[in-house]
Amino acid sequence: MKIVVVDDDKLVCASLKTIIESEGDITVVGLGHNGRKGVELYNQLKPDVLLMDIRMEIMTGLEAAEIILIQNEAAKILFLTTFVDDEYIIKALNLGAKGYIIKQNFESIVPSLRAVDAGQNVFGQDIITKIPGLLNQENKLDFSTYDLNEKDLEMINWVAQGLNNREIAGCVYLSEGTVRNRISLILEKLDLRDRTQLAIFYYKNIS
Amino acid sequence: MKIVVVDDDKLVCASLKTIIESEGDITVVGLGHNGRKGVELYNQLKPDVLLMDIRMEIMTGLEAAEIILIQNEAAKILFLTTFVDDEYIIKALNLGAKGYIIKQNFESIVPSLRAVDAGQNVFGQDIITKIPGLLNQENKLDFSTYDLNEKDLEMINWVAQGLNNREIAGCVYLSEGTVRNRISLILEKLDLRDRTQLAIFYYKNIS
DNA sequence: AATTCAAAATGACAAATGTCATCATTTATG
DNA sequence: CATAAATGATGACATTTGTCATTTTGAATT
Repeated sequence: MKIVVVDDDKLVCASLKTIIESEGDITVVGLGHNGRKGVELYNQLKPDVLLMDIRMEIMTGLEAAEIILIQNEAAKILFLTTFVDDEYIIKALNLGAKGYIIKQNFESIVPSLRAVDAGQNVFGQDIITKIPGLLNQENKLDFSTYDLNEKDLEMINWVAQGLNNREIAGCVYLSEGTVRNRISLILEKLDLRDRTQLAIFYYKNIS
Repeated sequence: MKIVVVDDDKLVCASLKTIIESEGDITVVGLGHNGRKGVELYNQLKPDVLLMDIRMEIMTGLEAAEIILIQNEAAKILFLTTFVDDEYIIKALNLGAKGYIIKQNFESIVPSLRAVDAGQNVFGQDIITKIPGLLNQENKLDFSTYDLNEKDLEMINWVAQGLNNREIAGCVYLSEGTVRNRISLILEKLDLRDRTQLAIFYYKNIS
């Protein structure tokens, strides 16, 4: 497997090369220190995976990725970052990056490379929790405004995913009737008429 | 690395075991054929990763995962499925599953297991494109994909404002029945089930 | 064990929804 | 003109939904 590593910290680059090549069957065929060089190396070497930092001088990893992906839609780009930044994550995913993991986890890097090479997408746990609209635990509304409790919010979430009462019941381990009653209560609290309006409320005020 | 495999198809189970153990350093320490057995095996064997099918008799993979994750938040569960289903993806992610990949990709399975073991989350490309709220820019709707005409869009708009059929009929000067039929058609075009899902579609892809 | 309280479940009901087959009306297209 | 083709309307039907009154369950407290 051929890898190109791009990171503006030369020490990090060297460490990565060492770690990756210790596997034997993986070779770091190119090293770069900024986005522009990343694009150049990618086109020149066509590695199986491009492992690239986000924040770099001259040209960022995101900019580089955009250029590369326009030219080669199937490019496998795995972003490596020192910290978690919501904005970057979204951009990276929208671009079509195959993953986004935290630099610190040395031992994760090689397995992640392999998974990406195999066609999968890889995200660190920290990243996952930052993806909006995914986890109904994290983000979300101050329920002080309306007096919604945790369970109400969870219920609203299911409705906003488009599930019907039976399906929700299956997810929450309640009977269909109970789900109905709960939603009925929520509708009253929010002065709405039906589940469609509730879903709309979700996308307008929560999510 | 210790793996437990749960799949209701015994042939698949056997194949997986063979594929996984061909690596040498990975052992399949348990095999089960339904969710209940999955829970039992997990608690008994505490594998590094639980590789589990979603659709199974007696107890589904999702139900099993929920139970396991309540008892052991750090459990690493990788779902394996034969097809892509939005609803399941959302559920799986919300539960805290560490991944969701397509069964067909044999060669992806081992790399994915390794990545999950290393603490990462793994998703097949088909899955990623199904995660709502992720791909904002991209499929910001082109009428060509679905063949929606102007009238369809107007109708969708009304639904997304939370009106019921009678109200829409009043606005558009059509009979309530016709409105119903039109919406029915639109639902079919978009492969959705009900007006709530249609409103959700609107806020995710149009608005 | 008895009591109490909240959460969950049930059953009944009207209304709304989604689907379908069919009929009527209008439009265009030969 | 004739005849398709499209559009709207209707009625029938099964399901789902939202509401409400009531019962069951389960856990906590005494």
